[in-house]
Amino acid sequence: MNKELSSFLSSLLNVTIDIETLLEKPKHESHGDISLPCFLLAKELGKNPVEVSKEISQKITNDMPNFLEKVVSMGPFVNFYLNSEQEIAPVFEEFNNFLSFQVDSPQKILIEYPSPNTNKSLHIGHTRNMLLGSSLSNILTKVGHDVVKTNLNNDRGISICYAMLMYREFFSHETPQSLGMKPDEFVAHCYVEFKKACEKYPEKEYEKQAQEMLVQWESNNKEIRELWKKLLDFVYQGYNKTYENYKLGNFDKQYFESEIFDQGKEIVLKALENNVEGFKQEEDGAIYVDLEKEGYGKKYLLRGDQTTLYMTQDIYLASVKENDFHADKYIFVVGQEQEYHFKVLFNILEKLDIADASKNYHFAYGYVYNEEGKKFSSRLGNTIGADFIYDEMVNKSKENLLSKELTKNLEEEELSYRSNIIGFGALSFTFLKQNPLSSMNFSMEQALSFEGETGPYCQYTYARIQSIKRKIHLDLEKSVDYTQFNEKEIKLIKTLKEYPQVLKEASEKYKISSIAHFAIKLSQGFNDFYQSSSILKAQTPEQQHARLYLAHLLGEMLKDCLSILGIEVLEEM
RNA sequence: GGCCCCAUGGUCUAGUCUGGAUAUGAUAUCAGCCUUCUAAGCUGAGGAUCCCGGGUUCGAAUCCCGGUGGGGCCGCCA
Repeated sequence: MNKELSSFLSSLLNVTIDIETLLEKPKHESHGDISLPCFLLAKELGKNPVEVSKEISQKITNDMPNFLEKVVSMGPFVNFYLNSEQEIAPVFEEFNNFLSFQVDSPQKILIEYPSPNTNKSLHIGHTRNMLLGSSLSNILTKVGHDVVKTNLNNDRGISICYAMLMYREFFSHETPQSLGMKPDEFVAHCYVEFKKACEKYPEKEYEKQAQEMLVQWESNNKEIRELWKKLLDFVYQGYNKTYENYKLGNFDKQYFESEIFDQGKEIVLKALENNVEGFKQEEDGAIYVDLEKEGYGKKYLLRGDQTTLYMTQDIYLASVKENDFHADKYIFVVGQEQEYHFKVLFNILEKLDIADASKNYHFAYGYVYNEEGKKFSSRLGNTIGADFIYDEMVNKSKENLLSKELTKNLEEEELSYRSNIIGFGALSFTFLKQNPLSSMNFSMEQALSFEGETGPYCQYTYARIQSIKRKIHLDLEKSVDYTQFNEKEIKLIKTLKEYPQVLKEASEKYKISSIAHFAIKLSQGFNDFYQSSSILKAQTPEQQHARLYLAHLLGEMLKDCLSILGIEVLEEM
């Protein structure tokens, strides 16, 4: 449309400036569909912009092309109002085109999350991680990419030994059931006990014992390995329940630190041998890569005794993933505190020719603080578990349903079905509507409020639409009389047209929040429409059909939008 | 010391990349709207030095420079 208008304007005005680059979409609805700021034109013409604007609108009004409805000069701007029938008809006639956006060249994109440390239960930080990771993978899939989901389990090291030691000392006769805990919480409980036990029984030298255990683990001591396996079984059992709640679906592949932690040595040695830029060796045999030039300092990759470090593992894992999937892009969903680590990693991977730096992307997100803006501390036990938040949200939804006339007598099964969907919708929306990089202060009370810009608000909007559809039959084959729409409705239909652009930007910039904000925009638009334009009591059958059709399309778009956020809709709520 | 991120009504937030008109919404507060398609809704009111100071520009929340406040990272730990 900009093209049509700009070529029309170019033929009208005698200027050298490319008119198309000047045209913009006004921020205010009341300023029309397209506007032309006249400052640069005025400069070229040597006139006052306000006058230029007046002249242009006068000229066009005298000879209006049929794609325009009206032209208004407002100060130094010319505002164009497009012929609204031409604008809205495509939404009804080719709705599917507005329900999707497909990229020109689909890529294989690997996305890795939530990558937990297996000595702890998943906490509120993982909540943010899982919700972001899932919706990121949804939006990329939606626009046509081939998305591969992987998860790295950090399942070895001194931490898990702490838990193993405590289990052997104090809890070997207990089970998660006997203590009434989720299996992963049981292991986390053992882990937390370690610090207390060290203080209480210093004579036992637990720290030393744990170190010995780690050595035994590394030398494949059968008994220790079995203990380790036993605890990890508990952990994964619990994690799977959490993943299920958070609707993570299946991973295409799970990696385990225990299987790769001592690998990667060859890659480093070979790089040194081949004189890869920056790879150097200390006198004691330690190998590092010198990134002084890049501003990252020295990064050690092998200790003097030739054992590997965290970075070495990640280099190795990158090569394994490249080998397994040959992806075009590797996305790591990890907190922003690891930014330095990833910058260095990507740099090294490029040096080693494993992957161009441009193929790797650290999708970083900010820290989740408590209500007062303080850090949650898992050691002090005042952290919020991912399961706990989920349960709270679901319970709150249940309470809400039971407090409402319409739903207070629901069967238990239906009640829990609905409260799961509503609670998880509220939870997802709370996290996804905001900029992932800003740190957030999580307030349970605020999250439990289901009014305003929330998931339940969007779900409620969808349910309202379905309720109307149950009362009046919609014939999708019957054409719509576009003259039935009033100004407000036309505005709403134009909102629907924005969806492909929203999808495009969200997928290119990995900007999940814009999807959430669009869902809000759709919902607000509908609720306003709902209040002012009754469908059931429309004046004529034509008007009723037009309105119902619009409501239907909006509902479908809203459902699609929410599905990207991992939020399901309900027919009734 | 070096580097990174964040800063918009009391609180939360859109817009910043790609400069444009009256800064987007929400929440809380106050005032209205349910025998009317589900009130988890709608309407109205008040509430903002867009962190500060320079600069660029016809025009800056947006771009550049310098500060301030908050958070984070910089290990032969993971």
